[in-house]
Amino acid sequence: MATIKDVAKVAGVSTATVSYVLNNSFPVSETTRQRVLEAARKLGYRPSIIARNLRANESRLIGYAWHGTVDSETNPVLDQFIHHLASNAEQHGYHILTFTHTPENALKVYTDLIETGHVDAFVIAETNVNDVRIDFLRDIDFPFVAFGRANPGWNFPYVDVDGKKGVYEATKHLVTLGHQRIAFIGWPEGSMAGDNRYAGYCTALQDAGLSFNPDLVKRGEHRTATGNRAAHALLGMPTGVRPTAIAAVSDLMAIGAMSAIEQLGMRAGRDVAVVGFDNVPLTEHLQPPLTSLRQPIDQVARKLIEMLIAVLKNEPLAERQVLIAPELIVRASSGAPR
Amino acid sequence: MATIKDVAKVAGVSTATVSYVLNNSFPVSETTRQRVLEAARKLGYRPSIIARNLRANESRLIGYAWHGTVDSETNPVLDQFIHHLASNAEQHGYHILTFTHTPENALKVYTDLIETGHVDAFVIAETNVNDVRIDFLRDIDFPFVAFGRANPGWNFPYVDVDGKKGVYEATKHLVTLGHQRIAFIGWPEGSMAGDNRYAGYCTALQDAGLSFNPDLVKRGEHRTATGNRAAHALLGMPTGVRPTAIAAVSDLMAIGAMSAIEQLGMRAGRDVAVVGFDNVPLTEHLQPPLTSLRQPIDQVARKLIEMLIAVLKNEPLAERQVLIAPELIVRASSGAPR
DNA sequence: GATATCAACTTAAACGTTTAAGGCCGTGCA
DNA sequence: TGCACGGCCTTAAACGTTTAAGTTGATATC
Repeated sequence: MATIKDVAKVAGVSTATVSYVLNNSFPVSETTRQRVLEAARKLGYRPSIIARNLRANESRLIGYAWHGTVDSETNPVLDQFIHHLASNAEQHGYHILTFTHTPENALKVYTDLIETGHVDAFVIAETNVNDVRIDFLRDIDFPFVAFGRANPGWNFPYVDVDGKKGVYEATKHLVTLGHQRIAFIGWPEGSMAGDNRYAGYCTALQDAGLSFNPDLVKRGEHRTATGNRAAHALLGMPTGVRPTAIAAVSDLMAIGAMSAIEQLGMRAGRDVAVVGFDNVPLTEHLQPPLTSLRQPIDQVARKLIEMLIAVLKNEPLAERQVLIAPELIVRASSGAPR
Repeated sequence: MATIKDVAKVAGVSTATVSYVLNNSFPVSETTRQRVLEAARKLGYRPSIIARNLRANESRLIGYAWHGTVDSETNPVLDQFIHHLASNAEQHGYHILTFTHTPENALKVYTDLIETGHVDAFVIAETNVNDVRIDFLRDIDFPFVAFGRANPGWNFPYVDVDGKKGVYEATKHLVTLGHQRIAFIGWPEGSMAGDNRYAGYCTALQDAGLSFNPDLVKRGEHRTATGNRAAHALLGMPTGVRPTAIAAVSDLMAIGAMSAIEQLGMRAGRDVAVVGFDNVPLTEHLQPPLTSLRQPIDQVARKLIEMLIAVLKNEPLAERQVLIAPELIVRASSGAPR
């Protein structure tokens, strides 16, 4: 690999001049400029990123932690997210450095990456209330942005998908179709996203003048089996009480509910309406296809990177806290008007 | 951030001694060793990765290109793959640097990353015959390993999942269940993985003494709609000719076929047996759950990283070309013996 | 007692950039 | 003629490590 010294020698100038020409950072006469350019071209010179980084004291790398454990049901939304993250970062001369950590050693891993100079910033996903990572990074004032919110009092840059609004729209959609008894299958209370989505359900019922029935709310962890059990419980209720529609906090749980409906000899979209959340890749190919809420992940990633670049340049942020509404995608599982 | 000079000053020694202590690379008396360690601890010293990299002329980063375009149906298998890749690489002191490129500028992007010293090696996925990336990296002798094969004559380190063996097992499974007319839904001829899987189908038929019927083979690009169309064509054949089982080259196409079966008023696993390939996350929650072939992605990633580390150390490779058999996971879609 | 040997440490160069500071030369002006 | 100024270029330091080579002083060897 040719270095800047080689180029300088061939062009008959100093390394400083070469650097000035290549970075347009200082006036150079046209004739020497051409000589330098020619020499660089001839030698196939490429500046060493590492040397440049050492000098500038930066890595131009953005850290992103892989979500959850490797073997669990993967999260297609986050998979798309990091993909978009990477392509947006590149447009600003940054790359994504992925890393893993356990819930226990999270802070140690973040600290290591910072102190050794591995990364210039982080993108945090799967945030939660009292998120230690956010607390920590805020505390030491290290650049980061988050996909998701945390404590309302914490003022940090984030972009989030408005789960409340999404489920509100989905529930309203069910109301419009004529449903009076709408159930909700959710996650245990206490999760940021889960509580938000649940709030959308409640508000929609209220706005529609429908009474809230706690028996129609079932909760459990984020698995298909949970959705299945919940739907069995709901549909086992006596006619006249039994819900005619189910809003699920996620596609995974909606799919479990759809299985239950099948198992009970009914059909989603005809006997019971079902809506999910996330619009995971296969939902449109289910039988029946699942009505869901698409998270505009591309927008989220783009906005986040824009914000992060501004943070890294110490520029003021036009928007520090962004909420983007998901898009309701109506398919057969929510059925026709009754 | 404290530097090695600060530590040296506090410990009252030279930077060289500090380095020797920290890297155990040169004998140092126990008393100075302790002084240095104490000073480093007190200052919270962490060596700068970038400075170290400049000195060693390496980046300790492994490049991995994001598959396909961002918005297409994502490939869950590759999403899992990169996740495992990251966690295995970390155990050897490397990180994954993700990047994107179009089919057109692939070589330019790879060249850039190499010449600027961004990465020390690559992991290539979605390989194919006459793969320009492999051809290029072989040519310039830059370290890499591949998930997937290419030209038989090319001697480069790879790990692949044995698609032929997998589909062979799946087809044999259908034969064992009593099926005589087994169809195959595949990709267009000419793709590495597709042709291999097809070969497994053919060999299994042969070994079972079943005659090969070209009418029972339908091909098209990797989409659910293709599987759907193919199944419609197959099941529209007259009874007595019509296949009783379908082996699909991928889950996506199998899912399309299952939809077709539903649309025709039949049921997969009862009227027609279906098997897929990949065991994508939701297959087990379909109605009926889909019989599929699980790719042991964790093993693939681990082996690949092991091989790559050996390549980077210029150590001879114990195994240069590894084939791993996928695991048949039998579910309801392939039905009971008839 | 001179010399060789060795352990333990230091010096200083090197990795490949960027950039502040300084030098040189020609021009314009008094 | 002398001086200030500006354009263009060079010098050299700096970023934070690692490590080959050199230095020192003590001990062993004859």
